Amino acid sequence: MSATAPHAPSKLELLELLAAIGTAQWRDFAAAAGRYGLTSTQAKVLAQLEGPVPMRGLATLLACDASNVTGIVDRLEARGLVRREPSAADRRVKNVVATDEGRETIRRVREEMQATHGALDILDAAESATLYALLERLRPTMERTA
Amino acid sequence: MSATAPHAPSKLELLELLAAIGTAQWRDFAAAAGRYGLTSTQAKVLAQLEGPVPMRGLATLLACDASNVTGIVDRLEARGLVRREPSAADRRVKNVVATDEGRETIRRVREEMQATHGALDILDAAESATLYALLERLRPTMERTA
DNA sequence: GCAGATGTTTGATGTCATCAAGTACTTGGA
DNA sequence: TCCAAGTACTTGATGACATCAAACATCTGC
Repeated sequence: MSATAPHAPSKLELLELLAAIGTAQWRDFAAAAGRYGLTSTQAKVLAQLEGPVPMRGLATLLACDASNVTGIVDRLEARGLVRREPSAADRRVKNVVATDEGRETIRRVREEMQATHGALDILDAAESATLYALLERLRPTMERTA
Repeated sequence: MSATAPHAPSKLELLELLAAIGTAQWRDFAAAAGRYGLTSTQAKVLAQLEGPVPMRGLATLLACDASNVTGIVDRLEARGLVRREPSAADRRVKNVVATDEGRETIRRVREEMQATHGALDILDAAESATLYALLERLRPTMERTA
């Protein structure tokens, strides 16, 4: 192997590296959320709320049982980070909306993921673009099959 | 933007893509573990056991309280996937070792992460090597800062 | 307009996570 | 030597997360 040729990784090596990166990023996220008194699950929910999302939609996004979402949203609502709004179109549905405080909180959590920010700063523009393009290609299969 | 030039991603876009991939991989892992009646935490512990690891070491690897590990290992041990062995060097320490059945189980779990395997199959050897090299560079900062 | 499907909540139960306290052992000096 | 301080593990209390089953309101299609 020459000094400049990249290491040719086995699939298993690549899988483990991907897992390690994923784990580290999750820890970074959980730690940042913790500084605002949020569990990682609560922060994850907050991160989904660009717009109004029905309870059922949250359960699908989180890949968990709908009854689970009730308690999580209860706790977020009790802290004023989230609001339940009845849907105009379907009276069974309750849409969950982030409050201003909720939006601000999740913005800060993302901002404070220093391990992740620091790591991404290592790459130059071309490398970032390459990484982005490669991950973009993995994404559809990862998300569809799972 | 030309048709062949890769999209130049903002840091936030890259961060979100990385999070999406990480989430999908975790779901894939949890689903595979579930098929063997394991929670994702139990599977994660099993995945750490290449050799003997003291309880305390597991707590460090999982970034959780040591008292938490007691219960997780209790349940794995009750199912015969893991064994506690007293350390010869330090009688306070109990080393956790995967049994043959435990090793076989985690091997199958990894094998059955079809979303991840399927996604990685999309890349050719050169692309895999590029991705590996890029992630390798991110890794130290991600893990050290977190 | 009724039967079946869907959205949400409640209640029971099990796992994961923390902290505080207790026991057993090791270690570094006085 | 022997004791104080530290470390490894467990137990018990408590809260968050996860599932399932069941109840209830509402929607949909026939």
